[in-house]
Amino acid sequence: MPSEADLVGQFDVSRMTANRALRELQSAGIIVRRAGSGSFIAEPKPIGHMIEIRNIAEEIRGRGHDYRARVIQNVEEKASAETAVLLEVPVGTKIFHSIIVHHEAEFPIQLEERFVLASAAPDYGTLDFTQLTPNEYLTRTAPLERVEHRVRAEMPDARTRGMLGLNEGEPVLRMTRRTWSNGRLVSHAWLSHPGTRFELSAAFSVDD
Amino acid sequence: MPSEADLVGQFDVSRMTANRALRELQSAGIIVRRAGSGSFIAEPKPIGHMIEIRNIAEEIRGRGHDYRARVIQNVEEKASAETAVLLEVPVGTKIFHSIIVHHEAEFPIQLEERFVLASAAPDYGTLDFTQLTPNEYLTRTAPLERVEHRVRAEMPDARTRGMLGLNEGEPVLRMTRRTWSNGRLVSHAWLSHPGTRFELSAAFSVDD
DNA sequence: AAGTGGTCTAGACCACTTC
DNA sequence: AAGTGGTCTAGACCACTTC
Repeated sequence: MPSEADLVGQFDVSRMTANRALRELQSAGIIVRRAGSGSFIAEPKPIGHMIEIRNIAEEIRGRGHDYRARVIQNVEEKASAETAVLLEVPVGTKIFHSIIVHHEAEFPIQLEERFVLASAAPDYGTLDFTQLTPNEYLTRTAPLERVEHRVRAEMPDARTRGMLGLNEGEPVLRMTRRTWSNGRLVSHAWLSHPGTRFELSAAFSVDD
Repeated sequence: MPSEADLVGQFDVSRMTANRALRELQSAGIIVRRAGSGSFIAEPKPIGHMIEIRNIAEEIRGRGHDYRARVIQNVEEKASAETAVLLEVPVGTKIFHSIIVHHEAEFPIQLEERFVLASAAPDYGTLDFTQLTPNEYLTRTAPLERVEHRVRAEMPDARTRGMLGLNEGEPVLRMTRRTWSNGRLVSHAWLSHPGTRFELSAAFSVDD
C-alpha cells in the first residue's frame, strides 16, 4: 500500500487525513500496518463462527488426520424443474452438479451434493476436487457475500447411507448451505454427515 | 458523555485526540455520537447469529403460533459424578435440574434438559417456567459472557421419544448449549428437537 | 540514513441541534 | 447564540524497520 507520505503527495491532503484513512482500513481488517515497515493488504479474514466448518479438508487435517475426497460425479446439466428452484434460476439454465464424499482417514465424514450456477463459475466442471474442495474454489472465484445455513436431523436415503457407510437406523445431520456472490445465489449444497461421527459447533463470546 | 470540548479541558489534550478517543468508542459500538447534539452511551447490542434461536418462546410466537411449556421437573440436586462433569464442578455441588417440553401450538418442538449452577442462580428452583423460559431468566440474572453450541443428529432414547411424541425411527437434532457468566460455566442444557419438525438456521453477510 | 507508522498539538471552518 | 460533532490542516517528536 502507499505510505502515508505517498498519500499526502498524491492527494494533497494532510498527513492526519491520510493516517485516518489507513487507520480505518486497518480497523476494518482490510490492511495491516506495521510501524517502520509499511501498510499491506491483509490476509483474507475468516468469516467466523459456524462458517469455520466450511473447509472440511482443513478441518480434518487440523485434527491430524488424512483427508481424502472421492468424486462421484461432476457434470454439467441444464436445470430441471427441481434444481431450478434450488438455485432460483429458469429451467434449462446451465449448472454444474457435483457429488463428492469427503473422508477423514478411512471414514466417510461428509457427502456433499452441490449445484453451482455455471455462469458464476465457468470452469467448475473441469476441476479436480480431490485436490481442492468446491468450497475453496468458490471462495476464491466468487467473492462470498452472504451465506445461509440450515441444519436438520434426517434418516438418510439408501444412496446416502451407502456412500457414508452408515448402519441401518443411523441418522444424518444434513446441512443445506447456500452462498451468494455479486448479488446472485451461486451455489446450493447439501452436506450430509453421520450423526454419530460429526458435530457442528459454534462458540461466541460477548466482547465488550 | 462529556463533549470533545469537555475532554480537552479535563485532560489537557488537543481536540483531535479527544475526537479520536470518542470516535473509537463509537466504532466499537460503545457510544453513539450525534452531530449538534452530543455523545451518548449506546443501547446494548444484540449478540447475533445463531444465538437468535435462544428464545424458543419468542421464536414460536414470531411465527404466529401459540407457545406452551410443560414443566416435567425442576428440582435441586447435589451434583452426581455425571452431572459434576457437565458443569465442571465438584461432586455434591448444589445444582438445579430442570426438564421442560416446549410446544408450538399442540406439537412438542423442544425437550430441554438443563443443569444450572445453584450459586449463580439461587432462585432458579422457584421459578414458573410456563411463564418465562430458563434461558430468558438466565440471560437476565447472569450476564451472558460466552456461549457454546454443539449440534448432532441422534436417535432419541425412549423417554425423549415419548416426550416429543416421535415415531419409531425418527431422529432428533440435539443441541448441547453451555453458557458462561462471570468467568464460570453456569448452565449446561440439552435441547432435543424432532429432526423433521425443526431446522436450525443461520445466515450472515460479509459486510465490507 | 531514509522511510515507516504512532501519536499529539493548536488551530480552523462547517452544518447541525438545542434552548 | 451557544454548543455539538465532522472534518481537515501543517507541523512536530518518536521508535522502529529497512537497506
